[in-house]
Amino acid sequence: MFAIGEAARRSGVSIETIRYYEREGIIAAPRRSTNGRRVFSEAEISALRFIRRCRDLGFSIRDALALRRLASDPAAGCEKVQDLGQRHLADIRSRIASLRALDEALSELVANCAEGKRDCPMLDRLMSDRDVPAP
Amino acid sequence: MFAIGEAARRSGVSIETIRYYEREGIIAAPRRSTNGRRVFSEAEISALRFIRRCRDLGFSIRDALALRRLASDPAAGCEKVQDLGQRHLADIRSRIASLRALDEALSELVANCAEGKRDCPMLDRLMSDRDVPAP
DNA sequence: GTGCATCCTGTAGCCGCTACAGGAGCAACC
DNA sequence: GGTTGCTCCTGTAGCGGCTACAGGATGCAC
Repeated sequence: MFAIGEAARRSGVSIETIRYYEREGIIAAPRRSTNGRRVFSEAEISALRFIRRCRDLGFSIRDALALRRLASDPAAGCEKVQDLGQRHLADIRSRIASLRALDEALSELVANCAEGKRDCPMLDRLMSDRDVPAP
Repeated sequence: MFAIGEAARRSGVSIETIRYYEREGIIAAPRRSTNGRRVFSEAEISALRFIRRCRDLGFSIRDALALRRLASDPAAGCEKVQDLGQRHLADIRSRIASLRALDEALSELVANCAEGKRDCPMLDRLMSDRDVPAP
């Protein structure tokens, strides 16, 4: 059995975040020692690690909880996990696409900026009356 | 002179967001008509549009304000704008890189999941005692 | 006068933490 | 017995940038 600091070290979830998870009902409240301090079992530390791994993969807390439910359900098959993963993957890819579009737009603006220029093309674009039409 | 709804339409910033910007001091409070309604000038609408364009490019509000200051300072050269743009570009690229790493990791996990599999490789990985070492 | 659109203020919620303030308990060392 | 230093506790506020109401006033067209 482990104190919160040790649980944090072992799970990779910070102390403050563990308390936050408990407050929000994301993990079950661990039992307390006689002096009122939280005491964590191996299983509870594994649960924290599970959530951290989901978060590291970019899953929301809600998705992490769904995955945990699937993990603990012996009847659940791989498909639902795969489905959740694929949805998330699609989301990541759309975010990459948006960022790439941003990268492209911004690269062009920055490239046209040069030292000592009187008119800044980037500011001109930002201040223009009309939006630039989509390419 | 325009009511807030018209200002929203012309600037591309929603009514609620315009009020939020005013509350937060991001824009100056516009003058009011006799019945207490906000009245926006062309210049104020341009200011809103400027901020929206910055936001569309992914700049923070703080950066947007810095850019506005640079835009209104006749002594300021292009370099500072370029510098801000380049910093932001670096940030975007590092976010892309993180998302790509996520994409790669998640793709592999999802690919190994197949219908009807008894053990789910993704859940196995999430529940493992030890972290997967970096490649 | 009636309906609808538009406007107002104020407040709460989103997500997932993070950062305190202010205090208690416990072990080790002088 | 005192002091230092570490860990723990509760509770609350803040981050960014909105968004979404509730509950009410005003204005305009028919």
